[in-house]
This record gives sequence, C-alpha cells and structure tokens, in this order.
Amino acid sequence: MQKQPTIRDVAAAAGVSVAVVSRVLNPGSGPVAETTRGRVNEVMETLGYHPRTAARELKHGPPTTLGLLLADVSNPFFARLADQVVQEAHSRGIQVLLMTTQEDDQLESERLSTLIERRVSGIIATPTGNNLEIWKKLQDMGTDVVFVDRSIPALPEVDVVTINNIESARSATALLAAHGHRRIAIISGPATSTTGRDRIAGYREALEAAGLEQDDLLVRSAAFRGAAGGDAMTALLNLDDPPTALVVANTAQVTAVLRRLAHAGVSIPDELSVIVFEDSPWTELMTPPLTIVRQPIDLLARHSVQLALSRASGKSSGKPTVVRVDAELIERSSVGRPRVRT
Amino acid sequence: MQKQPTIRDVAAAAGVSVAVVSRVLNPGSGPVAETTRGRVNEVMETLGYHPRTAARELKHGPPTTLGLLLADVSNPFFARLADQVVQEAHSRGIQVLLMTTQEDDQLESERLSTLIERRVSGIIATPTGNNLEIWKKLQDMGTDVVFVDRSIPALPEVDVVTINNIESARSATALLAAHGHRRIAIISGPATSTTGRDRIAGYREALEAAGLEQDDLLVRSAAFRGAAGGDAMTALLNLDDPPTALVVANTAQVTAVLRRLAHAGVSIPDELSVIVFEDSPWTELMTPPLTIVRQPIDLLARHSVQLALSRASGKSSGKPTVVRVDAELIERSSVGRPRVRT
DNA sequence: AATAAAAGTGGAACCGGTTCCATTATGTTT
DNA sequence: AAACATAATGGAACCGGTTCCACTTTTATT
Repeated sequence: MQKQPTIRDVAAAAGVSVAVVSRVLNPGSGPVAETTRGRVNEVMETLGYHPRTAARELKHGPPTTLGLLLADVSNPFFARLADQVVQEAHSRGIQVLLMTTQEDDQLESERLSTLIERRVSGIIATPTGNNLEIWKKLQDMGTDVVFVDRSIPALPEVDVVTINNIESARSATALLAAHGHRRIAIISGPATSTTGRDRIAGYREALEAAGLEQDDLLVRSAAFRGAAGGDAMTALLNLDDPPTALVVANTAQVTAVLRRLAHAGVSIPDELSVIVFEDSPWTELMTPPLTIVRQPIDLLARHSVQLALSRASGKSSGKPTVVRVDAELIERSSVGRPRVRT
Repeated sequence: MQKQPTIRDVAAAAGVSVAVVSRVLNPGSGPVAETTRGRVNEVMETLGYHPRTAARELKHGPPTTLGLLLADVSNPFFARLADQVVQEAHSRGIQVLLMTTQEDDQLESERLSTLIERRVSGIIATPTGNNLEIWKKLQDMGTDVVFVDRSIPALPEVDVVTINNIESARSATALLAAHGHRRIAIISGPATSTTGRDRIAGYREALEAAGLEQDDLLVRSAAFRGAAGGDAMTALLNLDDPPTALVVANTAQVTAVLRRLAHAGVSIPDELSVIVFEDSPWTELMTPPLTIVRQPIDLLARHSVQLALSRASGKSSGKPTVVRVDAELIERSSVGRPRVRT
C-alpha cells in the first residue's frame, strides 16, 4: 500500500518548482524549456506519478465527467444506449458516471443530488417525469441537461433527443392497415410518458388515414416494469372482437407480450400480425422473424453526448435543441394478411 | 448560470465558522449544539448548498467511487451485470464509473490510467488479459481489484468472482451425452481466456466420463467480438462427420451461431441438439425454447461489489478471495435424441 | 463553591493540484 | 553595446472542503 507521489514530490525530484511541473502536465498553459520538460517527464515516469483528478477539478474543474441516468440497464435498449454513450464520451476523453432510477422518482432525486455534488458538466437522462425543481436547478447551475428517449413537457427548456415516435408508430400501423387489417391494437408505454403518448398519437393518425374505426379497447398502456405487458396482451386476446394485428410500442414489455402470446398458442402471423419496437438480434431468430421498428441508438447516443457537452465546448445557443431521429421499419415475416373471420 | 455557494458562504450566513458547518455535514465528526445544527441546515437549504465531492475527496477521500470496466455493455450478459452492480453499489451509497474496453488492451490501459487518476477505491473488471503491470500497480496503490467472469492466471493475487465454468460446461455436455449423443461439439471463447479454457476443460471431462472419443475438430474457439461464432458454426456443419449436439459456451457469440443455424436450415433439436450459455428472456421465446445455462448474474454482482469495497470496509484479509458461483442448467426443448444416421 | 470533565466553537493548516505575477535568463533589434 | 522583447522559472495564493488543536462555555462531581 504505497503512498502516491504528489506534484511536489515530482518537483523536488526534478529540481524544479511545482509550477513548472504543472505546465508540463498541461501543455499550452505556459512555456517550458525542452530539456526541463524531458527531465520532468522522466521523473514522473520513474516515480509512477499520476495527477489526481479530484485536485484538478477543484480549480475551475474542466468538464471531464458526464452523468448517465437511465431507468435501468438490463433493458437492452438502454444497455446499448449506455454502450454507445460510453464509447462516444471516451472518444472525447470524457468519463461516464452510470446511474439507474428503476423508474422511481425518489431514487431519481437521490441520484441527481449526487450528480450535483459531483458538479458533472452534463447529464443524459431518461427522466421519470417528476423532480421538476431539481432539473431546473441543474440547468441554473450551468449543467447541460439532455433528455433522451423521453421528455418532460413541463420543462420545454431542456434539450431532447428522441426518435420520431409519432412517425414510427404511424408507419408501423399503416403497414398493418395496408395488409388489410381493420382491428389493429397497440400496447404502448404509460400515457404519462411522452413516448407512450406520441406513439399512440401516431397510431391514431394512421388509423384515421386508413379510414379505420378507433376502438379504445385496442389501446393498452403497460408500465415500464413488471409483467404489465403480459396482462395487457391477455386482455386483448380475451376481447369479444380481438385484434388481428398488434403494435408493441413499449420496448420494455416486448418479451413479456411475446411470452404471453407463445403461452396462449397464438400463431404469428396467421392469427395475429405483430410489429415490435425492439432491435435485439433475437428478433431475427424468432419463428417467424419479427418485423421491427429499429431505433437508431447510435444516433441517439451521438447527439446526446454532443448536446451534453455543448455548453462546455462553448456552443451554447440560447434556445433548447430538439433532435428527432427517424426510426427504421424493417419488414420481416411477422406481418401477414388477416385471416378471414369464420 | 448562478455561482454555487461554498461552505464559507454557509458559515457566514449562519454566523458560525466553517468547522461547525463541516461537522453538521459529517455527523459524528464532532459535537454541534442542536440549535446551531438546525440553523445551519436551514441556511444550507435556503442557499441551495451542496458540498462538492471533489473537494471532499481531496482530504483522505472516502471511497465513494468504484470503477466498472467491462468489455462492452451491448452484450446482455454484461449489461445485466452492470445493472446489478450499479444497484448494489447505490444501495451502499457508492457511485459507479462505467468504462468499456471493447476487448482492446490498448483501450484497457487508457481506462486504467483514468481510474488511477481518479483514485477510485475499487475496480470490477473483465480484464483483456494484458496490462499486467498496471493491474499490479493498482493493487500496490491499495485499490481493490476484482476480476469478474474471467481472470488472469498470471495475477493470482487478485480477487476473482466467476461462475463455475468447468462444472457448467461439464453438466451441459453430460446432459447431451445422456441423451445418446456421441458427436458433441463446443464453441467456446478464445483459449487465451480462462473462461474459454475452463469451459473446454469441463466439456472434456464430461466426454471422458461418458467414455466418448475426443475430436479436436469439434472444439472451436470464437473471438468475443465479430462474426467468429458464425464461421465456427459453418465449419462444424461442413465436417465430414458433423456433430449431432452442440454447446455454445461463448456467450458473446450465441446469436451469431444461432443465426447461422437458422440460415443453414438446421432443425433443432432434430438435426442438432443445442445448449447455450445465455440467459436472455428471448431464449425462452425461440422455437423450440432453448435449453440454457443460466449464470447467476445477481450473485456475481453482489460478490463483486462486496469484494471491491472490502478493503474500504476494513475486511481486508491477506490472501486473495476466489468466489465461484454455480450456474443453473435449465432444460427446455432444444435437446433431443440424436437422429439415427442414414 | 471550587474543580474537573464535557460540550461547543473558531482559527488555521492541509489535501494536491492550477494560475497569477514577479523575477531572472536568453535572444533580438538598432 | 544599450534597450527591449521574449522565454523560462519560482513563489505564493487559491479552489472548497476536513481536521487538529486551542479556547470558551456549560454541566457534573464532591
């Protein structure tokens, strides 16, 4: 358990002042003779010196850390988002503090306190929808806040990066309508989430455009966590006039829904055509391969990181930025024509 | 962009010294009159004061951050590990800095430098297998290093948490043998990884116990990244005497292997019985549902965090700890009797 | 009531860097 | 060679907390 050398140890060993060592550490912060630089670097090497980030950050801390606050990381969508965000951040020399809320606003509040104490330069988050005052405070402090995947309408001044949920749900629904389906159901996220609301809006748009009747019984909201998706599925199957097609727009509940379908022995696409919002490699391996809405996670990550670092890099404009990227509808084999009712 | 209040601002506003405020901040560090405490807390509240972590850590920084260095997070196994580690850490008030190596030792080295500079109290990592000197240095510095899922034999003094790979592969292989298979193949991780080696060892043990002939052509190593798994699969299918059963023990390559099988039109389990090391919910939704080896990720996470914090909590024993948790073989429908050769 | 012990508080050094400013060494211009 | 700009360096304050120690006030002991 050796004690780590400090900048003063280095200075002493190299026979220079700490100021010089600091200049060697931060090229461009001042002139250093070439020979001196060499000697100092040598000493740092032999002493195994590593400048301590905590000390560096104390003085006008350069933005070197970014908070990533997600609902959870076991959800593959968030996992891949996290992966991309981390890679993107690393490529800019930024570190990522990963936190999860489990969709719990109490936990979210605690995590945000931690991030405030750390004085992170930016936060990328999937907000629960509450803790409005804390989000505001963060912005006041000069933290770059970016909501990804969802947003909070009551906080219009926050940057947002999402997929075009309305359009995604619209095109998925339209594809089903084009196949001749008239009873199209949707299982989406809770109506309290912008994601859920937008997807349902897109769904309704498509129905209207196709001249189909709307039936609120075919619109189901499922919570992000738990088995809600399965229950919603069961309810749909038990309807007097069950749907012949389904859009599963609540990413978190896709597997729960499919499990219920498998359990009920519903054949896809003969009895039910299905489109899911999910881009797991597994969707292609299912029987039949699923038609999916692919969310461009890499773009979400890239834009999020960029915005979360924008103020730091001085590109802060006055008004909030909203980035809406397009999802891709990938047709495979889980959509067919509706079976003629017997 | 308001400037944040400091402890001195609070002290001034409350009419006390900074020492008193600090004591209020750290209960137990010294006596404070009840009325004073109340007043100080009140001032902190109205001023919106949050102590700055960087400053706190400067002085004998309490272990408040933990590094989690994984290959990547898009792999669901690592994603769920990350999720559990973060939850476990949060429940102890510890933050997690997430980093990825992409299995690249150069990147790993850079990440480790960052972690050294941050003086994290512990690191949980899936090591690439190189950078031995850095790992040693980390330990010398007093950092709690824990290897999870894999280990580095050349570094026996590092704590390790893994599943019992030998036994897992053995029992999976034994199950196939018990079904009458005589040509059992395995696709595992690279032989440079302990995980890969152990799983192959368990596989061989099972063959021996069953009195089956070993054929090196049936043992394939696939790199963690890329399409290596698919190529290995193709090679196996093209054998003169192809296997009738397969263990896919390289978690990262499971989907690549299955994709190739689907593409080749190999029917499971009629033409090939399959067991995979993978616990994604999707495995249950496949046709047929896959027989899997389930890795107890929650246990891995819990033990890892505990060890990574052990020195901090003073429970440092002399010798390194090795935790080996048992995986669970879950039988579903992808294993059958070998088809009689025509 | 005198004395000892405990509680409450403040002053100031310290952690390990960065940075401003003054000072000295070196180089260029006329 | 004088005058001046520039390069290189060092001293010391500073960032925002923690902590040691000395000092004052309160409470307990006999």
